[in-house]
Amino acid sequence: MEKEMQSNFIHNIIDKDLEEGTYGNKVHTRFPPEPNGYLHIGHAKSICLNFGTAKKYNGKCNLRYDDTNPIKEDIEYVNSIEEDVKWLGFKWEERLWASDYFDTMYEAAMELIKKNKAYVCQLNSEEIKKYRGTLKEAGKDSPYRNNSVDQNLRDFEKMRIGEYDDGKAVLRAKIDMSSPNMNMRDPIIYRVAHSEHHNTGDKWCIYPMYDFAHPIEDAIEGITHSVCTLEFEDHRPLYDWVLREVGFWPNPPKQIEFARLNITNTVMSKRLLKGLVDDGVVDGWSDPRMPTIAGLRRRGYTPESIRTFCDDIGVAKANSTVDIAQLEACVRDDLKDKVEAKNVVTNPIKVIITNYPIDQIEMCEVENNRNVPKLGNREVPFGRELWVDGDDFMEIPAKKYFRLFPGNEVRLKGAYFIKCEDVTKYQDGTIKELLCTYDPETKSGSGFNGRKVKGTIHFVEASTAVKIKIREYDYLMVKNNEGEYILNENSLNTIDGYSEPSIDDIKSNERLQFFRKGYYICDEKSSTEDEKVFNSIVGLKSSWKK
RNA sequence: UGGGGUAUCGCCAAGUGGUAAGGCAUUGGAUUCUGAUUCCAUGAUGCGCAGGUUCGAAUCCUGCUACCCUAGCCA
Repeated sequence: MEKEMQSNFIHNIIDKDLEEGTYGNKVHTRFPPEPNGYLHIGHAKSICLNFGTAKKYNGKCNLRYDDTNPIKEDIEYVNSIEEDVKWLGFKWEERLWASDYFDTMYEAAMELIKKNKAYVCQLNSEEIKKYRGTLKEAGKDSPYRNNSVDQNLRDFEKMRIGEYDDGKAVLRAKIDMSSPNMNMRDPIIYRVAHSEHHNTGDKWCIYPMYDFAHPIEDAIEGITHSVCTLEFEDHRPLYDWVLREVGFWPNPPKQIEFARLNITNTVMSKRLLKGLVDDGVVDGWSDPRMPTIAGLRRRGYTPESIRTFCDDIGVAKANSTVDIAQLEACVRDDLKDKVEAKNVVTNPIKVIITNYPIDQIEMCEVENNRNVPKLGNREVPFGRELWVDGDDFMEIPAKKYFRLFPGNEVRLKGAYFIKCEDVTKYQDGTIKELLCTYDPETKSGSGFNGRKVKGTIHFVEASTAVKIKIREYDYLMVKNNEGEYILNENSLNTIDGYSEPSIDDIKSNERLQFFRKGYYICDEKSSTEDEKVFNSIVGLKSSWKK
């Protein structure tokens, strides 16, 4: 069955906690997305980590929406999030909303005020910024910092009942304005936002900030190990401060940070991805060019391949950028022995078998994958007119090129030897068709061994071929010389291709079909539900070029 | 260094004082009716740099260097 998750430094921490009995024998993690966009491959890493870790230790993992900012969130995303997590193969212990804890958070805030550990500050945002100081200079105390507890209680109540407009007052933790850690310079823990919340409606017009809410959410749910990304390292002292002051101490959840995923030539910023969607550059979040889980799914990635990828790349604290080839290797590896091959040609070149009867079609048996007998054979039609792949013909052959070229004979996979006798061209000099002859003696399976041929290429019979609209999949965005991400024009090119007729899904489906050399083509339905992702044998060849 | 992190093969990454795992990529070779698949082989006297401790250091100490994060009423 599935092999156990590779262990990482987080597991070492958990092992130690288990040994020392910090949380008894309990391991409880959580995956806390903010519902403000679709999940992408970077989230997949977090999902695999959190759910995988829980599974490894027979613990639990919650799916929790971090919906503390009604202005930025949209409930329309929750369905996609749940679908993606399920599709990846994980089950959550509970599906929860941070907003369900608003009461508790409010009480916690009141408690801080009463302990004189929080105060209402009416500086405006610019003033607050100014008072905060800089990285190298200490900040200075807000004039509201020493207001009495009673005054703060009254002001906070005024915030709560809506007497302040947005931005006119905030609740701040009273910590240390001269702390070298900016997060500890009296961080804002509650702000006013007269905005309806999808869950709590208009009950609140004050909402907790992440730094205040998150530790409380974790503590309420009994999370033991709260895994997040590196940029929150500086927030950990605040995370711990909240837990301590609010009374979730000792044995508070432990925040552990790891490096977020970067992949070469792949944009992982939600902001940029959302921009592409909003600007109509792509067909929504599930456009196959997107690095979203939905996009990968539609592109033909399997959940297994993504899980394997996440496990293979490991978890560490060093910033790194994984080569996209590593992801691709995972799909190929997963697909190769569970998927039927399909002949697909791109940049098609017409081949006429001049000595083959007009209007005759015969069926040829082709082995899907000799190393995977269970995939069996399939039948492909052969006739007088064929398409072969543009890469399989060179008018002037390169060195060591042993595919088709004038005067050369090759085997058509599953069919006959053919020899290129002539090349006809259009007026503009481009190739019209290759005039070839076939040798009836050489049919596959006939046992012919009169002579050998160095190359074998694949083909698609022209009269039964299905023209498929595929877009060459390249990476949607690449970095230019200035290090900025720009749209890669190639990614938007539509190229023509022909395929075996049996790909009904492709034929009947107008959805985008993606094909990248070296991979496979598929569509969402066939790849994910029927598990019939099509390997394009074209793509499996490697280049003969240096 | 204001503070917090990270540095191990081209790219990820194990390693936690005992003499450098694994994956991807690469390059050879074998088999092959797809230059695919499969199989086999392939790489660090070396772990950012310089010193030190030790019988022994990627792992401990000292000092450097590079890169990342951090001054949202975002998460």
